[in-house]
Amino acid sequence: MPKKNIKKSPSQNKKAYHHGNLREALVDAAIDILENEGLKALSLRAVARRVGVSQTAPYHHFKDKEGMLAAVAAKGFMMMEAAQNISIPGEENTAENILALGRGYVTFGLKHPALLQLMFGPEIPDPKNHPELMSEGQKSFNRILEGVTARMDEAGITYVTPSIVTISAWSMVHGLAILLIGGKITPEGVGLNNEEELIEQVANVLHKGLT
Amino acid sequence: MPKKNIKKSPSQNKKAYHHGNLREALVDAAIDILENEGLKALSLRAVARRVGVSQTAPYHHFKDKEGMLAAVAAKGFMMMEAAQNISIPGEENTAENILALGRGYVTFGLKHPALLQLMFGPEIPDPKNHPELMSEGQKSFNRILEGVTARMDEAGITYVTPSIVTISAWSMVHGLAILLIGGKITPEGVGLNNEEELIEQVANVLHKGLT
DNA sequence: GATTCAAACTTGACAATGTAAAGTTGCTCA
DNA sequence: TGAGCAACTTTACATTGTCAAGTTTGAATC
Repeated sequence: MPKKNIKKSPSQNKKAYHHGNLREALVDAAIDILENEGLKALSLRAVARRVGVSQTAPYHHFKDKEGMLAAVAAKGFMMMEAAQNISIPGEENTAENILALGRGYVTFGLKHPALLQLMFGPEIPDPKNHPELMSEGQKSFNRILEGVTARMDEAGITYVTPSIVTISAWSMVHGLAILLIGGKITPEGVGLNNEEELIEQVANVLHKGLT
Repeated sequence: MPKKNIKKSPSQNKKAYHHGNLREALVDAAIDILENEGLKALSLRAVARRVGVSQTAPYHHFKDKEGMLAAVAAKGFMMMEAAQNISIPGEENTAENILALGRGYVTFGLKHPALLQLMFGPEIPDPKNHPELMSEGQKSFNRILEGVTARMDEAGITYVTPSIVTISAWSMVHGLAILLIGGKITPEGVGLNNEEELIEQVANVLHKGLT
């Protein structure tokens, strides 16, 4: 066995798996493939290949392909949160806060279309089987709920509960993102020049409802 | 060739393919599989098997699997239109008309979750490649636009264009359907007993915005 | 330090899938 | 009648998800 003595120190070895970071590396590689080559190219084997492990290595970190997709979706929620935190620079205006959240949501969707679709799509038929994914989704809801509640208190709106308004708002921004991604609507189709203008106009409708 | 004389009249023969109905039969079978066994089970071969033709027969009617899925999605739009026509029995109240349209949309989504997800999901990465699908989506938009325009005229709303309101409304009902289907929100989660109640409450928010 | 043992990973295999290539069947019209 | 074209079949192959059976390795125990 001549190769035996080629010893790699684990610290030098870029791929120091075996304890620790393979799972994360797989998820990152999966997102990369998803965003650059599309859902069809996102196979377990392609992910393993990209990371440089055997085709069955992922099975030690995910139950099956769906398990991996769920992990990817969960990471998608985290990425969205991170993106939204950037877009709310400690504002105090509650109405503006909500609108910024909504804009951030749609903008994120346009920047990561395949990821957003995966997060809500049929590739993960029953999210209840994936606790991490569920809890990230819940966090997303709560983030919106917080802003909406503050705004409703401030504006003295009582004809509906904050939960209902939150659902309405989330529905709207999510729907808008998906319709744009899917090409069902376009800015040009309604006489606008770009997505930002469209987002702004729809945000106005939402805003009007919160006044 | 002994079988030769077993002559089947095309009209009697249930499977009188060879001119005519194979394409439609394939789409129907695909929807059946999609709704009863899920997206994962929806393979070209499974569809062909169910219809009783060879595995490559579908290629004479669809460019590839994506082509077939696009046809399924297009049919989904048609089914939705049919379902909505039922739910609007010649009403004259324009506001109620729109709400009925919205209710119909969400209800359809809950009845056909996998189909709705396919219609907007990443399995058809670029709908522009599928004219039939695009045109059905356009019809869907126009149907909402019609109702919204009438309502806005009636209510004298001018601070936004009907197109923007249509997009907002479509976004909202679509988002709501998808969030419900994906289990991201539940009626119980906001203290309601069933989907209908939730739909009604969200419809109220929408209605308020159109007053 | 040697031993042991579970966790992390690999090798090899198999059935199912999407799809290309080449052939066959059978309407339809000249 | 027969010629041609569209509808379908057969065969084949690379790729995929996943299972079963190893092998490696890092750390805990003696």
